[in-house]
Amino acid sequence: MGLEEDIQQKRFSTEYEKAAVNVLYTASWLHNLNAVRFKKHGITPEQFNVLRILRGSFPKALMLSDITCRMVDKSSNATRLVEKLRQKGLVNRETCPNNRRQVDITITEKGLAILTKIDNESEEWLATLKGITAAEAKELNRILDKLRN
Amino acid sequence: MGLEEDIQQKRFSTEYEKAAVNVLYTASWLHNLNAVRFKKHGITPEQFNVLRILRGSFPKALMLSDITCRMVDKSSNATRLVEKLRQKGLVNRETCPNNRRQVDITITEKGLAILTKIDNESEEWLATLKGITAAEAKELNRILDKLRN
DNA sequence: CTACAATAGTTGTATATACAACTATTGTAG
DNA sequence: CTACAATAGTTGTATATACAACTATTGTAG
Repeated sequence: MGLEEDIQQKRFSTEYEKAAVNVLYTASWLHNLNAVRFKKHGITPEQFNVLRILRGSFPKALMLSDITCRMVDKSSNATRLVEKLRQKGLVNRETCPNNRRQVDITITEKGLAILTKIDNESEEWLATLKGITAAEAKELNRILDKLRN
Repeated sequence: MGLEEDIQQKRFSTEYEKAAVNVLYTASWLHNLNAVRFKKHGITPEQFNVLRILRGSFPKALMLSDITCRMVDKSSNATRLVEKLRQKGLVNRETCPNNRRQVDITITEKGLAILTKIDNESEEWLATLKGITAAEAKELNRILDKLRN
């Protein structure tokens, strides 16, 4: 079913306007899929994003601003997301001794274990994306990158 | 600049995973553009979406559930969005006399006037989307529609 | 007719985004 | 050295999403 049926809008003034709405609508669809996927592990898509970033630098710590600039959503509030993760024991946070303005964040073993579990379950999720071919996925990436420039 | 540089992630396990992140990232970028575009008119992107839906049926009223099922984000809370718009005088809402469970919502003249103003400013916004060709926009729409099925 | 299912919307709570004002610490021009 | 700019992060508030429990009204099986 195409976008027009999904949101019951017949006409878009241009293909560009339709593309913008389509990207937003598809992102909402993906976000919901992710929310379900991560829920059994007690984390949100945004918290998953932070954990994945921290795994990328593990065992090196990142400061909060490093996390923010790597996030999918730049204006999300890393302070509060990290605090949620800390309460669950998935990250450590401590003031950097060399520069007490900074806060060093590292992922814990428990955090890494959750990511490993999610990796092992990702086949099913990837299957839902395979309505398109690998070539189409590549073309999608190319067009989206070009759009933002 | 491609996705990898924007979020400083070097490798994705598949083109599919990268495409998923790319759609989410591009949607966040578009949402921010829209927020700026609508801000001078005192509405949010979500409120704009509701107004556009109501213009689509104008002068016929819609009930809340009609609005919800046409929205880009299906789980957003139409009750509260409509209440915000009513406080600004952009929509009317009254209990349906035939079925007092329903609430009939219509866009006001003031609401229509805001949409007209936004339409008149949309050239500039469309220009930011024209990094891709019309053919690429069409291909993007085709791939996104296919992805969701 | 009555009990109950279905429909339509509301409200409460946890989470997250958007933005601005704020504190604390560090760097540096003079 | 001192004043102030720059850096790093925190906190408050308005908005919106996600989900469940709730009220009110209407439809219908028996």
